[in-house]
Amino acid sequence: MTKLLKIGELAKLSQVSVETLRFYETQGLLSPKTRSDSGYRFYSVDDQQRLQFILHAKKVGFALQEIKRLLSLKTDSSQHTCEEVKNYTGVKIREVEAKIHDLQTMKQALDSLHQACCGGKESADHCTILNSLGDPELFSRHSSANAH
Amino acid sequence: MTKLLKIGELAKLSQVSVETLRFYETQGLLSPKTRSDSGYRFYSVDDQQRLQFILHAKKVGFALQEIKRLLSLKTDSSQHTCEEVKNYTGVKIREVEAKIHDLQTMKQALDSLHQACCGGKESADHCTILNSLGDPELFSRHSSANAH
DNA sequence: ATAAACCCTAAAGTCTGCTATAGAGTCAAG
DNA sequence: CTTGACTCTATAGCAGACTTTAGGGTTTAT
Repeated sequence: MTKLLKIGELAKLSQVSVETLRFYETQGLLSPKTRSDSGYRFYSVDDQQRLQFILHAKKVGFALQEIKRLLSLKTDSSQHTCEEVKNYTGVKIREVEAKIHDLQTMKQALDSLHQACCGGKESADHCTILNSLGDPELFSRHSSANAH
Repeated sequence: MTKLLKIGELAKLSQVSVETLRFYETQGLLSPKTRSDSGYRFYSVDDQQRLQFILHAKKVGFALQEIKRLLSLKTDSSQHTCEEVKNYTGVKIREVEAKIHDLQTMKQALDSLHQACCGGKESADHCTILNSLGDPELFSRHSSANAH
């Protein structure tokens, strides 16, 4: 019997537009727990958490359809065999690991840039490590095919 | 005097289409080092590395315009003040850290799913940890506004 | 009891990031 | 010296992820 949220309330809390929420519903990503007699959407705390997952996954580069599939592992578990789940999660784990690796590399480049930079008003070409972003060694390995 | 690559060669090596490379040029992301008299594009090893950076950044959810800006720190260093660079990199570092955090959380959820799952032919609702993806604790903190 | 604020659907429009098409020039191999 | 693979520009088209518009109900605060 916890509080249910109207679409505008959820939107505000989650920093998305109400239109986006309605759009996600058409895409089968997030449906409100219930509707009022007049058709108003009411979202539960679970719905809110599901939305957080969607937003975080999106932020790190997953497409909505991918996210839908990730979520379906939870939602429709009886529809999948263990074998399927094992294979799919295995693939996704490697994908996530590659993304983490790329981000760590990028962070290093940004860190060295940030530290080398005096932060003053003068032109940034005195920051000799600006080239850190272009270091040949940085991203040279594991140029895996893009899963798209 | 190292080898220069024609567009088709770079495309094949980098696993993108030639059209994508021409498109990136129109967007100011990647221009070939030189052109032949007849207009053929010729890409250097530096260009190739720049492309790798673009592709990796894209994979982890940066928009092309963001990537352009990241690259401009390197390319047009004399156009930026140290102050600017310091501020911008500071922001981006925090953004990257948040992405890494999200991915690590996601990896944990996928890992527990993967391990709990027997991998057999039976229905996956026997994998009781399927709920790991929906753990309330997972993404509940740091619901930062999306930088868009 | 009425106006402001909020919600609904349906459909069209927008922006990003490509992808495809058309028409033509270039280049390497036989 | 021609044929087939490759390249060029310019333009149109497309998929994904929203956003806006139009027209109309619902709630709630005064």
